Amino acid sequence: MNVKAPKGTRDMLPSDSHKWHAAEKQIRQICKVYGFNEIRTPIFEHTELFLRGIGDTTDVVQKEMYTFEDKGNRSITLKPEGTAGVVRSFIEHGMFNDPQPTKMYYLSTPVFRYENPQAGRLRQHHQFGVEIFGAKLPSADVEIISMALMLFDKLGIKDLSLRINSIGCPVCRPKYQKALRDFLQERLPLLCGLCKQRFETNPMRIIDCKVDSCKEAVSGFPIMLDYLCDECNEHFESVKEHLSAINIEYLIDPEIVRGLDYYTKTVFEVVSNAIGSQGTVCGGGRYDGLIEQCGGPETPGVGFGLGMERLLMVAQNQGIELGEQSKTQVFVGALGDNARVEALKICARLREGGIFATVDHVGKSAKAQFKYMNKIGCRLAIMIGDNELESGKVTVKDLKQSNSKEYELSDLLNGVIEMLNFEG
RNA sequence: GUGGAUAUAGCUCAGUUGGUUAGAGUGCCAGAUUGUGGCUCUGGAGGUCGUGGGUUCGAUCCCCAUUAUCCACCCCA
Repeated sequence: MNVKAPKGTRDMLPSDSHKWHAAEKQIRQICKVYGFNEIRTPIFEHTELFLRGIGDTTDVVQKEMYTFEDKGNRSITLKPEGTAGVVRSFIEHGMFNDPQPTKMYYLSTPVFRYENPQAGRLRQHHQFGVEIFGAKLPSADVEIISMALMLFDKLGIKDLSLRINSIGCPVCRPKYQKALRDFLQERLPLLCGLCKQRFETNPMRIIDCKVDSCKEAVSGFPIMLDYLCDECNEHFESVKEHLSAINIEYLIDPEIVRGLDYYTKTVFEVVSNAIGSQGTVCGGGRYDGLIEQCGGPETPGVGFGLGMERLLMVAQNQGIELGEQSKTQVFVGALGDNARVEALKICARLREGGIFATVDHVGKSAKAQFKYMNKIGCRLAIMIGDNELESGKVTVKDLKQSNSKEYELSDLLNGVIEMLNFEG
């Protein structure tokens, strides 16, 4: 029996869950004030959805999808990203008939890509993402960017940079790609093998190549921003103006290309340098053709995906404590079986009153039970034994203050609440 | 898919130039007044030395393969 989790997967352990909960709580609060409602779509979809949505020449689709045939001979794929499923649901349920725009988010949804794991990269990771459908104006682009930044700000995460770019639309991108190919044509012999392939498939990737000889060969390459059509150019200018208007700093990074085919116009990334080479914590942009591409009516879209593991990693590396583990407030110890029944009853009463109470299920000695309370950081101790069973009175000991008080069983809940409130 | 490093107790790591029963710290369990914690002391449990082959009288150690982990490329969140 192999008891290791599959390569590139991770357990969320009980000792870490409070961090996720804290981040998720903050995220839900932000979504609420921005007017986004949660959507949950299946973990798997028909493979075709991703082929059409993400683009069948992308790395994600070509070599990273978890695809299998189910028992009904359907080709099924585990979500490699969050947007396609939301788009499918939007179309299927005719949400385009609702008053537009439609604003949705998904939270801690697992996504799967067959990649080689490294720092900040897993085969199963979890994303928070938002989508706005039916909003063509640049203010929508800026709204989602500001959401992401608000999240980082509220969590106390610092030293991030926002990078934006525009990759045009089906009108202007072909013109740019032609210009880029013309430029690269004579430098082709200087490029690495991979880039020679890219020349045919996706020349925009060449300008992103990390090989030194390629970097040198393409210096002075034409950039997309110079080839934007009037509409795209106007949109990009407007995005920048809106960002400035709400005091969001940004860098224009012509190298942001994004690996999913559906993007148009605005693309952006929020990058940290604190978590290794996979520094993109949040990435997104506009995808005005996607919904139509998937069979819906012509509807603009804009959104982002944010990696929960990377988010938590950045927080961790910046020494930010996200939430805290809730600790037992009252431990009701017992000596003997009769006492344990009584302890259970007391515990039930305390829990009814909203107190986090715990009983001993191990049959430890009194001493061991106290040691245990100390280890788990419990605040108040009650020990039930023969004396208590006879007298009907119980002593509550404050383990921080090292003092104790005696209560009648009927007064116990109030007494406990009073003691818990004392000094916080 | 490619490359580099690593793999010994739950965790962090020693170690054996190849030689009988593999260690420490920490954590876990118990005891030091058979009803009272934190400090201290004592004891205990816990390891097929990642897996499979090879070399050898003998391998945790050397060699090969394999798997996993970490990091990087690629790509992405």
